[in-house]
This record gives sequence, C-alpha cells and structure tokens, in this order.
Amino acid sequence: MGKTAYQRTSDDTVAPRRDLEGLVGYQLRRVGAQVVKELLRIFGVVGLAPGQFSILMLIAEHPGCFQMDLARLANVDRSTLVPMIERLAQLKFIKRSQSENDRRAFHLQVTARGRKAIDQVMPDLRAFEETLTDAMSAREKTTLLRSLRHVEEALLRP
Amino acid sequence: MGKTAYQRTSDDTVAPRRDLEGLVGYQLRRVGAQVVKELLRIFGVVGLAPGQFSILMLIAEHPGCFQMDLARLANVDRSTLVPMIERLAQLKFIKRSQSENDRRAFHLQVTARGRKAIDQVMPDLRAFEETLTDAMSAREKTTLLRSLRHVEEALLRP
DNA sequence: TATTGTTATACTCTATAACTATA
DNA sequence: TATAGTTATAGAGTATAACAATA
Repeated sequence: MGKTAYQRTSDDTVAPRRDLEGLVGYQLRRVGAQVVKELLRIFGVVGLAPGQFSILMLIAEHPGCFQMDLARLANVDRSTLVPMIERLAQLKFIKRSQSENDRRAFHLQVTARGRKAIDQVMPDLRAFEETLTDAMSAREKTTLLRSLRHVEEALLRP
Repeated sequence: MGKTAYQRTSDDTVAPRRDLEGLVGYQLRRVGAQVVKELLRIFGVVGLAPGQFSILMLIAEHPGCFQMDLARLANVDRSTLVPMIERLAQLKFIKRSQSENDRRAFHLQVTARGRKAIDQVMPDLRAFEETLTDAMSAREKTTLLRSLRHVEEALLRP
C-alpha cells in the first residue's frame, strides 16, 4: 500500500480509503453519540438528561460531597456543574446543606425522591443494556467493559 | 442479594450500590464524552469540530452524495447537518454542485483543500489512538472494535 | 402529496473568564 | 493568595416544526 491513501476522482475531488473504521477513538465517539440519544429518552421519564442523571448517581455514590469533588470525579469544569446541580435541586432529587467547616461549600445528598427517580429509571436502563449486548457472549461483554476501563484510564492519564 | 439496592444513611438520604460500572451503555457515554474533548483539540488544528470532521469523512467516502444520504449514514436529522455543511463549505473543504436530475439537491464532494485537512489531522488522530490502546494487546483491540460494531448495530436496529 | 434543504427555536453539554464570598 | 461556587458568554451537537422550491 502506497503512501497516499486516496484515489483521485477528478481535478478537485478525492476519495479516501475507509480507514477510520479501525480507530477506537473515532468509533467511541460515534457509538457514544448514539447511546446518548437513547439515554435521553430513558432518563427523560423522570425529567433528567443523561449528564444530569450521571451527576445524580455520583452524588448517590459520594454522599455529602462538594461540587468540586464532582468536577474531579466527572472530569468536567466546575462551571459545567452549576446548571446540573440547579436542575437536580429544583426537582428536589438532591439537597444542599452548607458546610460548617467551610461556608463557601455545600454538602450534597440524594433525597428519597431522588432515589425513587433512580429506581424508576433503572429497569429501563437495564433493558437498554440487554438490547446493546444481546448479540454478545457474557465473556465478550466482560472484555468490553474491561477495555472501556482501560480507555478511560488512558484518557485521564496526564 | 436483596431487592433494595440501597443502604439508608439518614432520614432523607440514601447511598446506592455502585452498580452502574457494569453497564455498557452508561460507560460508553462516559468514555465517549471524554474522547470528544481530545478530538476537539485534534480537529481544531484545521478549524473543525469532531462532528464536522466526521461529516467530512463521510462525504469523502461517498463522493457526490446528498445531504439526505449523510443524514441516513450519520443517523442524524437533516436539520443537524445544515450548519456542519455550511462550515465545511465556508472553509472550502467541500464543494456543492446542483444535481441535474433533481434541482432541490446538491452533490457534495471533498476538495483538494479538504483532503489536505484530512491528511494534516490523521497523524494526530493515529497518535491519539495509540495512547488509547497502548495498554491493550492487539487481540484486545480487535475484540473492542468488533464489540463496538455490535453495539452500533444494536443501536441502529429498529 | 412527498422530498430536499433551510430557518427558527430550544435544550444539553462543554469551556473560559471574571466575579463574590470565604479560607 | 487560593478556593468554592456563580454568572456571563460562547460553541458544538442534537431535535422539532414550519417553510420554499421542486418532484
């Protein structure tokens, strides 16, 4: 295979080899974007978008955490969290309580109502999961999850 | 394992099991979002965002296609494509030529300038790829790509 | 009537920079 | 000086609905 990866088709146009199919990063973006559309539908039932639900789960896993903790855990800027936290608080899925040690910060916790929303959505999330993986063996699924973890670690490495 | 997946921590707050880690769809969204950030940097060198580059590649792979073809190939609404196509035309990475059979539609083709942009970006894209997969064996990488294809097929199934 | 592409509009996710209050 | 959170702003990607031109 030569150095130029394209076949000339006319004076000003070219056709490349279809060589993006073998790129993990590129495919992850494509698949991730399609997944988001389904998650929008699933989480929409309780009034949340995928990112908002993701933050709700992080708070549930780290009760009493601060927004700065979430920024680190989700690897997003702290300003990105403001409208998400606001939305969750508006729906009363979380509660904020001012820290006694540091009056700039607020402890975050999932409320009973927030837990209900999670419980309500989880069956659909699991059903979606089965749709995604029903052509895979249990072993293939385990391997996929391990590979995704490897990729995520590589992305977070400085 | 009982039916309730949570341990009560106080009157109004709960802590769930960390059971999203085993969900392929959820992890794909997380990883996909992180990948996009890197792709923004990589494609930004030639003035494109990840979605715009993705459409440029599709046009390169399907010279002469119409916007409706791209909507089907990328699985997005036709209105989503309008600003992307406009951006690519603005940078002279593609050219539009009115179809002689159907004067509503425009054939799309990548220009020499567009090809240069692709060539310029590809080495960085491949380097990013190696970062993502350097903790994987060749076999694991192949398996991951196959799994992603399975997932994508499941997502596009009606 | 149906289709191609556009416009208007809206929402989510992301960021940077500047700000307030507090440490 | 540094940090927690907010505000203002911007860009990207997604959609729905209504429209014009054409089939």
